[in-house]
Amino acid sequence: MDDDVPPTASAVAASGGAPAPAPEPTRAPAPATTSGAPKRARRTRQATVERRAEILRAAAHTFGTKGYKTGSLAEVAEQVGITHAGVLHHFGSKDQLLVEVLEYRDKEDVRELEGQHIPGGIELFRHLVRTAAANEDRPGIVQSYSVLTGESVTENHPARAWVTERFTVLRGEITDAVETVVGPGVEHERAVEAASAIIGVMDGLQVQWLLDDTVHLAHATRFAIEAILQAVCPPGVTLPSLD
Amino acid sequence: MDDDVPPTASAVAASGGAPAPAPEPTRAPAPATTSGAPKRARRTRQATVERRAEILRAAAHTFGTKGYKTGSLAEVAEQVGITHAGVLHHFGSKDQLLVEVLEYRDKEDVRELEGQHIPGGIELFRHLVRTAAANEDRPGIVQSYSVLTGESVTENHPARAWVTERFTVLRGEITDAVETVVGPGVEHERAVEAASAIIGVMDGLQVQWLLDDTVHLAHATRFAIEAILQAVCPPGVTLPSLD
DNA sequence: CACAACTTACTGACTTGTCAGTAAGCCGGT
DNA sequence: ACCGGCTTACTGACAAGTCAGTAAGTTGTG
Repeated sequence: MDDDVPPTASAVAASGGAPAPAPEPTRAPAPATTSGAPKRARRTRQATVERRAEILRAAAHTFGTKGYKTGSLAEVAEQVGITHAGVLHHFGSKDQLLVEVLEYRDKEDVRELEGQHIPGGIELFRHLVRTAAANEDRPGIVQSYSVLTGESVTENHPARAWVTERFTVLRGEITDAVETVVGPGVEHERAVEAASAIIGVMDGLQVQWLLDDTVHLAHATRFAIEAILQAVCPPGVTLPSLD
Repeated sequence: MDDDVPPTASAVAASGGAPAPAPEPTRAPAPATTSGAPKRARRTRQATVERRAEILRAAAHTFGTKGYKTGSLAEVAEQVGITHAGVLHHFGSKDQLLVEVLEYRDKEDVRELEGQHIPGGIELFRHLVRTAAANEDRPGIVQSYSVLTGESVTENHPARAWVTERFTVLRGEITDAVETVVGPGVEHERAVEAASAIIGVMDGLQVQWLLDDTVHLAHATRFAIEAILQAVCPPGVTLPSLD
């Protein structure tokens, strides 16, 4: 009722986000019949994958607003007009559902960015700032990301591995971009610190903004990224603008 | 079993944290008998306030590791050797228990800082860096802070108001310190942005560090704070060192 | 004694997950 | 073109557990 079902939540990924369902040619992507079992592997039907995607979007919404632990299968099911047992039919368990929600989002993120090559160097930082600006119009996505991230540090949380991996990848990409932008004068260790700080400040500002919208998400993010890049910049080098 | 029961969780407050129970003179702080009811207010007995404090520490531990929603009253009760109904006898409801946990921590924070005046100006930033360093030795506290903060952005969370207020106060204090340090050359708006960014980066780095200890919490925090302060510094002014 | 600090016992709401049964659709053979 | 055999997509009922909260009774202590 409030905000749309989010297609993505990553700190980097996605700008505008057309929620178009992506029609795909016809039928199913012809799954590789896993060698060994000679049974006809006629699994995935078109209607099924669409139904599952519906459920995944509903689950993303519920887990995003209520959190994983608090969001119930019944609530997810209701959104797509089935019972909680129907959801379990498709995903087996609640944990598995969460894992597939996360994977689904990753795939969506990739789809949105395809064509437009993954930005590197200064373009990455511009992308980050644009993302922060875009996020000011979709609190639902930001909330979902913040809630899941916060929850993931509890004991044995099913999203923990996913979040950890995501941070690792992100730090790697941003570290590369830092080294590209400021040249070979930086110690690797400092570039990693800068990358961690940039991710940290983005996430931390999101939480503050969610709780109190006097915080200027986009402005503060831009300011902080610029400050951090400036700090790793050797005296001679001048940074390109982030616009 | 794993880590000690945390006395505090704020991003600013507390350095070492002696878990000493603080004996206090004798009896109770003589509660202001709210004018009107002439009942003898012999409520608080010494043993009782200590028992409650025990429960509050246990609850802080449970909510910190499992989160508020997932942590149960039974688990809290078990830690102090009573049943969950015994806990409810003291606090009335789970929500109320959480609120009192939060208040208890605030009081503890204040107690620890009393005598040593609340730092302002450059001393505040030194305090923040020292806190980050100290936090590397107490993941329990950091986790508890991160979990509760993340959870608080969900719908109708009982800690939401508290977390929001805390951020507001913190931003105010840090903004003042920024203005003190870099002089009158800064626009107020920029100082607020810097304050938000500093809080954000501290919180964000904590989460990354909890999930992956290759992140250097103290170093990265120090680096980021320095970078942000440098960025709001007018060309002429030179910052004092953060050591 | 009176009251605080419990315990025991229980309720009702909600959880995830299992299971059997049903309706609908596809699929190959004739 | 229809039929038997099969899979998928559910529903509804239920199991088994956890949870917060309540009510009534017990114990110990100032």
